[in-house]
Amino acid sequence: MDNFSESANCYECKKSSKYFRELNPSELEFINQNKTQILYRKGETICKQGAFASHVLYISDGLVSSYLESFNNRHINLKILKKSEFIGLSSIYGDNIYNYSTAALKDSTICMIKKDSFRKLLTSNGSFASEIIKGYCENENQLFNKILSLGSKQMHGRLADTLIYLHNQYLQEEKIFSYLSRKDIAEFAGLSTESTVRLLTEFKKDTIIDIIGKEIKVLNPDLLKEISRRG
Amino acid sequence: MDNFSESANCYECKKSSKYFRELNPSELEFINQNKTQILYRKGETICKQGAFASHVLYISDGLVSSYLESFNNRHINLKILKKSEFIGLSSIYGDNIYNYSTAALKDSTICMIKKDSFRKLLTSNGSFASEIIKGYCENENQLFNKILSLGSKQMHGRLADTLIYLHNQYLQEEKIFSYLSRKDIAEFAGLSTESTVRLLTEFKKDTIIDIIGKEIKVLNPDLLKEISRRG
DNA sequence: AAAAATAATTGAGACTATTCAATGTTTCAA
DNA sequence: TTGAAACATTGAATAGTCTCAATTATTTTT
Repeated sequence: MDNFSESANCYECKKSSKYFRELNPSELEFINQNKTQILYRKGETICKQGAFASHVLYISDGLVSSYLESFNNRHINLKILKKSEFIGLSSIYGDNIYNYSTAALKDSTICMIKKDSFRKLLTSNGSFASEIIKGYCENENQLFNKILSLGSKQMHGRLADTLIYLHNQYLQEEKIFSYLSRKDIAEFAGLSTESTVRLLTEFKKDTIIDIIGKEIKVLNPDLLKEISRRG
Repeated sequence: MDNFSESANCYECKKSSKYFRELNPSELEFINQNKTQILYRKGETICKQGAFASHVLYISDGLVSSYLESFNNRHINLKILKKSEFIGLSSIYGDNIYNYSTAALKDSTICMIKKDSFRKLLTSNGSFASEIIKGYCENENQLFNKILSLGSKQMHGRLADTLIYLHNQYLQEEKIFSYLSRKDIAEFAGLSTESTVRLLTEFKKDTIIDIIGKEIKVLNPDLLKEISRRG
């Protein structure tokens, strides 16, 4: 196992994370003492829906996809997580299990922070807690979008939603499409892979998007939004 | 307008709410001074998705349904809220708007609490804040279920999920079905009303449920769960 | 560089779910 | 108590989506 990196420390993360920014030096040191850093290889499962959640996970570096698994072995992709985002926050106070699975889209360095340690910080540092709650709220909003998309739209609208999501600046910086298969895109939209391929071709024919290898460029974002709106 | 009730006070709510239980007398009095109580009639909209959210709402008494509205004027029902639950919590730190709509299923008494007042309590009282966060987490979990249901199951599975949800003890106490139309049930499952009716008839024929007027009784919960699992 | 494995694409047919229209039922107010 | 309105049910036609199988392209391994 060369998976454990040589003692990385949390001071680095203070720079990049809006959450860690709220921590003072002694709090940072506290977290530093109570974490383990692990390197996950592309494709590996980082946490598994239903598994016991003893730690909160922090993406120190990498690209991670989060998804829900159903009994009939289908996946619904929730979102792509980047550097300096948390995984499994809601297991702190809620159920003691991960409510979703995550997998590395590329090699990713993950810090595992003990839940009690994390909870201690939350109670001792109000502005840290506020930042975390803010994160919850934004997240909830995205889940509502997802519900609306899956529950009230048909193929075109759902794929439009997916493309709009994947095309946000934040993900484009990472060349996100180079890490996603057609199946991945389909699992965002809640469609079969074949339907997704057919629709993408159709969108391309209508010059809404352009497809260059894995990369998908949006040529007509307004029309895409219109398709999303129409459902 | 006889909508404003004669100064009800928060001490009553301390008994029934797991949240208010965490507040001390002066905090209760503080909230009491910063709230307005309003009676909503059956069918009235209590808060509207997209509207400016200046208050956190608390269901002092009644029965409320929360739902998402899409552009193409479809509704997706999220959950039924009862006495002593909050509406619009996530507008405290997140967006300044309601992320979903709510409507009274029967006459309901709602307390409107100013957001800043509520926020003050959150920062001053850690265990109150923890209870609220806990609420978030449970809620999130339900949203995941919804996403999985809408995104990975077909009609039978989705309706099974809906019936399972509506049959929890907590809602049965309220004779929930007497307040729900077929359309309401359909909007929980993300189906058309007609498909819902057809499926209910089918479930009845298979003695999975019994239908007596508006009331729906579950005769075979295990089979219902199996249908849910199969998707 | 060839072979093997994986991913993307396409078409046809089967299945799923909705819409529209017609009819029956319940509720509620005048 | 009757009529109007809202709700529930049913059937038929249509539209939407998936599955399966075959083919082509790409990536990975040897």
